Amino acid sequence: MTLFEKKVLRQVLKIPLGEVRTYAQIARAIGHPRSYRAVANALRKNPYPFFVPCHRVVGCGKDMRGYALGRAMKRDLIKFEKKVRDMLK
DNA sequence: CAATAATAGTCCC
DNA sequence: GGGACTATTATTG
Repeated sequence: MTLFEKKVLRQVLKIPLGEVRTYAQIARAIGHPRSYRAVANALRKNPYPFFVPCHRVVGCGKDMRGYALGRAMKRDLIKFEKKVRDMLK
């Protein structure tokens, strides 16, 4: 677990419920504007996919590129969180 | 729209 | 250390 990965995980944890962020945004937020690939690499080897909500991280244009537990699962999770957010609104 | 180059970090040898 | 890998992105035809 490198410092870079830690920064990525922390940043991902700060994403509000139902919100999504792009890999580029994450990379920029941790001070590595051109490391979106490394971000993806870190999330890929994510030890705890449910506690570090990598399903809130999407590609550009809010497209889902990949997910350790399957894109279908990711899509459902995002949908679910959006629903929860609307419910709490 | 499809193919490709660029780029930054980590992993495996 | 060098080369390959990646859940990307931007560019070119």
